[in-house]
Amino acid sequence: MSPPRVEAVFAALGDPTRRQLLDELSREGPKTATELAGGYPISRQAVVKHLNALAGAGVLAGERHGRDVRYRVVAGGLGDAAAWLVEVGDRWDRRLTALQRHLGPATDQT
Amino acid sequence: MSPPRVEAVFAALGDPTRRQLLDELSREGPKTATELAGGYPISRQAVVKHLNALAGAGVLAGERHGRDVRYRVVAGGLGDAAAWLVEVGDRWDRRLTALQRHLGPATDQT
DNA sequence: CTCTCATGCAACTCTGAGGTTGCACGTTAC
DNA sequence: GTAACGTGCAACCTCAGAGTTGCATGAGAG
Repeated sequence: MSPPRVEAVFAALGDPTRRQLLDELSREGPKTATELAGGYPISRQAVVKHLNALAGAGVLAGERHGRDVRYRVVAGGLGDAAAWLVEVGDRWDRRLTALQRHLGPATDQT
Repeated sequence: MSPPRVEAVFAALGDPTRRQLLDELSREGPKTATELAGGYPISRQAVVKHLNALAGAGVLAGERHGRDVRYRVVAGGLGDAAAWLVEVGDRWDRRLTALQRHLGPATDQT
């Protein structure tokens, strides 16, 4: 389950506008596509596409309230992606540590 | 420094091939573009472009060894991006927690 | 009932990133 | 020396996706 989810999340986060949208929603709470669109130099439709992309990745969710749809951040939606980043980073750090230990304490590689 | 760096990192990580390359280098250690290219269904030049993209984001670095260039993971290169993910996630969690506390313990909204 | 406003759907344009091929250059090996 | 191999540069092709516009639909407000 996780692997494909990570794929989608990174693909979604690859676009600057989508990261801004996610950031805005995370700090100001749920908003509608029309409200969000006001803050960007692009059309509402473009914003909707981005929101759908984020929703498809499981990072956002939209709930209908009568005539408008309110988008909110999904708790834990970024977890897998964050875990992947940390894992890759740590894996490399372990390699470095192991290498340094192997070479002995006299190494001062940058 | 961090903000633009995060931009570049996410842009770089947006591509599946680049994540695979990064993953492979993190787990198997430094390799040359030609070596890496062998494991992918694309040309060496394409791989080089991806490596340059990752290097530009500060996630990889290439060092020349005579006639070939060996690419390695840069320690801490993913740090800012990971921090951003965690921050956005936490920020939202805090909002949720605050909201729940504000509404009192008797809330059972779906 | 009617008007308004936000959403949903679809067709369309166009830029850019991923990919390729071809060749020149420098380094290693023989 | 020369041959072989890896890299670097540049021109080129192609297509996904970011963006647009226009219109139909449905829910609220008067």
